[in-house]
Amino acid sequence: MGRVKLQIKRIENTTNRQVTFSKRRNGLIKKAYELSVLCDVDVALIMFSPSGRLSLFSGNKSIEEILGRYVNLPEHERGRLRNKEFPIKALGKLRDEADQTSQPTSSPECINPQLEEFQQEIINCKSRIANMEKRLRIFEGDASEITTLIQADYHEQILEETLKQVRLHKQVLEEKFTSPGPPPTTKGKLPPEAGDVNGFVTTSSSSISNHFLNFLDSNGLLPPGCASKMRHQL
Amino acid sequence: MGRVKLQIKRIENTTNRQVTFSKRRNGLIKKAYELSVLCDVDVALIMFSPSGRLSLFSGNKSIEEILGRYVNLPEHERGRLRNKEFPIKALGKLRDEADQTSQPTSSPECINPQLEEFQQEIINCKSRIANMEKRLRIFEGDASEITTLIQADYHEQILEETLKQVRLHKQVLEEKFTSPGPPPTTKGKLPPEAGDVNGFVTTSSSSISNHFLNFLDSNGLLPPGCASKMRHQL
DNA sequence: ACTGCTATTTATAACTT
DNA sequence: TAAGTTATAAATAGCAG
Repeated sequence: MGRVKLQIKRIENTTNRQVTFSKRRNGLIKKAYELSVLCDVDVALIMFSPSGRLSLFSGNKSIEEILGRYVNLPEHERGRLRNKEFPIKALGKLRDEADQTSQPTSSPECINPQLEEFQQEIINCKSRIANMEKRLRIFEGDASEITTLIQADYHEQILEETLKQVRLHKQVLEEKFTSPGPPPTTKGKLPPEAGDVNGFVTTSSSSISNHFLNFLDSNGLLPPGCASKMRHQL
Repeated sequence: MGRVKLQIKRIENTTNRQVTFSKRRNGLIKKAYELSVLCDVDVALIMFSPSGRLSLFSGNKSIEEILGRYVNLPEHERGRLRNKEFPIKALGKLRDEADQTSQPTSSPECINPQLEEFQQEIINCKSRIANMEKRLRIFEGDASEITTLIQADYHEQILEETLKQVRLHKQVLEEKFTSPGPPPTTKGKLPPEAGDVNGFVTTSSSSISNHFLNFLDSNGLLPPGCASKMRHQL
């Protein structure tokens, strides 16, 4: 999709390679983001440029969470990747560019991994629900939930933060609608906030508490049971 | 890029979501592959479908290699792009825990009825989650959801209202707790029920995370030394 | 190197079988 | 319901400033 059809092989010209990397990297992250939202999937994307620079993306969950989930998989699950075959298949299908980079790894099947998958899924759902309930209480919950000054203070800060965000966004919208000559046809243009492909969207600071708690918890920085206790208290 | 322009939001229709996932997943992997070849970069891509199924891609290097490289990065490098620190320990720890907990699956497969049960439960959870997400968006929204001035205005009003409530409540609490002495106008309050009067005191930081950290610490909810470690990291 | 701009190629949503 | 087709939206290669 450019002026010419591009062979899928290493771009030798350094400058060109750099530019292409920059463009395609953004494209890839955008796609990953869209997939994660559209299909409600967790996506983690890690890239190392030749110069060693790191780029990464993750959807609503943190990279760490997803990696953790990955390393937690039983060995056989992890090995049974149906996609490693993709490059081979794609190549064979697309054109005859010999490239023997991947090693076919696939084992037949397990019969009841689905059960475990479902269980895992349910656990995920439950935790997600608990999490959301907590966040909702902050907003919808009546004040009787707030019994300490610290809590009150905390909620106040979150609300202020969120309000700030909304006002900022509102301002952007205002400018957008009142701008004199809006060029009606800007083809590949995203709405401004989507330009944040780079910033990986996610977390507005409104749920910092939650994220921070999860961060602590997921990194083993909290004593056992602490996280749930805290969630309850919040 | 289809017959119509698609909003980037969760596809509610299950069949559709599944189909889209399948297509876009392939597209994403293909893009990742192309990027890795064209620009000679290491790419690791991990996806968990809602049903818990794993998809992944990596270029010429194995996923493990790339993940290893990632977790071995110095913290400041890793955090640069947006992500929080991920102690290397955590990965290993997660793995160990999983091995311990995911063993007892002794029952053979007579799973069909149970499977359906699980599916039903998942469906229930999902719908509940969708509902809560909707409510939550009103508050935390995800600026990309707010596309009109009217919406923004609405959200602003709700937040203002809630904030007012919280401040009122906070005032009440303040009066309640400062009654035995001269009332300071702003900060400087006691942690009420949690007990540790002596833990809190300072702060001065406006960062919510820091605030929350203090909250945890002052309530004795962090392991010894954790708080200072975390403060350093923030 | 850092935009922005087309001309093209690709990806894909809805349709079809 | 899954696989294939088509019309359309998106991504992007090569340029230009």
